[in-house]
Amino acid sequence: MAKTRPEIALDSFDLAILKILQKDNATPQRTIGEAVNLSAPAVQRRIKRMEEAGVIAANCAIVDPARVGQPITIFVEVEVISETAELIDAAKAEFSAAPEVQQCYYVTGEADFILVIVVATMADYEALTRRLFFGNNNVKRFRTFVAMDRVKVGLTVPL
Amino acid sequence: MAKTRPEIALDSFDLAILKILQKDNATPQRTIGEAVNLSAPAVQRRIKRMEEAGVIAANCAIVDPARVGQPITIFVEVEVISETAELIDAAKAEFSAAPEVQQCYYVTGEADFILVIVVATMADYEALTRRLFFGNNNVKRFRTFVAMDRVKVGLTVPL
DNA sequence: GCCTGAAATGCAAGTTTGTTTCGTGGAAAG
DNA sequence: CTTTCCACGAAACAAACTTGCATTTCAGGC
Repeated sequence: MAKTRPEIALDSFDLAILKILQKDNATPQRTIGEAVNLSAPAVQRRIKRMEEAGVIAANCAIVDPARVGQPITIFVEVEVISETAELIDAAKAEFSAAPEVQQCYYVTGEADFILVIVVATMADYEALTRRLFFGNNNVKRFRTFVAMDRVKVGLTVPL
Repeated sequence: MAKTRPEIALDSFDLAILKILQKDNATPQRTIGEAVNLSAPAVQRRIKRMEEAGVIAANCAIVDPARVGQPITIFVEVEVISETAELIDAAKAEFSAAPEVQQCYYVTGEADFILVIVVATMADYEALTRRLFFGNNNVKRFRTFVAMDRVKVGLTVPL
């Protein structure tokens, strides 16, 4: 499943570089170099190393959902009936496959899954619940939270 | 606060470009051009336009938290006592200010806020709860969900 | 204390990519 | 039918990335 990635040690240079790339990965290497006191090639080699090691999982553009006609963000807590490994894996696969599901976590606590969903209209969400939850025999119950304000959104890791 | 951004219309070219950039914004413009049947300069102009319009909110590297010593992801549902505008804004500001708080949403439903938190250890989380929740008079109660598996994580918007 | 080797660095050259310029063509308005 | 306005593509240009190489640094062994 997940690729076997070598464990690598990160020094303070790497962390400083990551910190910059997390905010803006279009920053020229030369600029990064000046900020961390390293030459551009050194920065480039470190970035490549971290990408290969999986420290940098992806480089992507963050799209504002509201600007592309998907203004509704919804959280869902899902509780399942049976927690056998097969059924859990099946649920993971099904939730992951839905493009509207932006994030899916398998969690401990009063729920089993937490989903973050992005849709254009509540009707779309309703249709999705039929497909994902009512159409799934293993879903015991789910609770919906509609986001009124995306106060802080990102995948930034504290460094 | 948020900049006044012009509303812009997106055609199928723009959407196709966004779809690619959401997966990998290091894709050369020439390559994108071939994929969508447009020249590199045309792609470049469209990207710039979407960045200025806020459709593309950011370009950033996604860091794997586990690889940088922050293996624990936690969801928290926070319920507040008083929902006056001032107190809500104060809570938003306080939650946003914490670097461990990756995401913060103000929601309807049985909770008022949902937070996504990334920490290195449970002790760190415990310390954070003292600071953010027990140290805040307006927090009535909070519920914690610890992620066992980050099944699907991203900010990809369905297009 | 000195030597050695692995690893990382900086510089400079070469290559790819991003950016600007400019002339053209097509669609909407007059 | 003509004009205007955009957006486009081709090519020239500038900037950034990438590679090769000699040098430095540092840890471990002699």
